Amino acid sequence: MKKTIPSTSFFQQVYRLVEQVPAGYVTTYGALAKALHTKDARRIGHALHANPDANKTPCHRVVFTDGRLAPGYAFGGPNEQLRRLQMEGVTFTQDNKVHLRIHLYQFA
DNA sequence: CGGCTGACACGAA
DNA sequence: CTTCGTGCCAGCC
Repeated sequence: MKKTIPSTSFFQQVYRLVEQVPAGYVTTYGALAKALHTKDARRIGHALHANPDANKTPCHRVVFTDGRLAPGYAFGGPNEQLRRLQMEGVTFTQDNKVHLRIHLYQFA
C-alpha cells in the first residue's frame, strides 16, 4: 500500500502544522522544529519561504520564539503581518511582540 | 562538486 | 532587560 507518503517533504509537514493553527493563535519556529524533530528552526523559515500557497498556509501566524515577527516578511513587511494577526484577534505588547502566553498554539 | 547565506534559537556578557 | 556570537541544516549559486 502506498500510504507511507515517502514524498512527504519536510516543508510539507511544516505546512500541515501551520495550517492546523487556528485564527487568533500563533506558533513559533522552535515549536515547529521540535514538532518535526529537527534541531534547526531555520529550516522552518526556508519551508515557509518556499510556501507555494500563502493563501493556504498562514505563515503570518508563525513568529519567533520571543513572540516577535519575522524581519523579512514578504507580504508587505512585518507591519502587514502584525496588522493581519491583530485582525485575527491576536494581541500585541508595546514591543510589537505577540503574547505567546495567550496565543501560543500547542501541538497536541 | 564546494562554498556562502539564510522567515532561527540559545547562551553569555 | 538588551545585544552579540555561535551552532545547526538545507537550499542555492
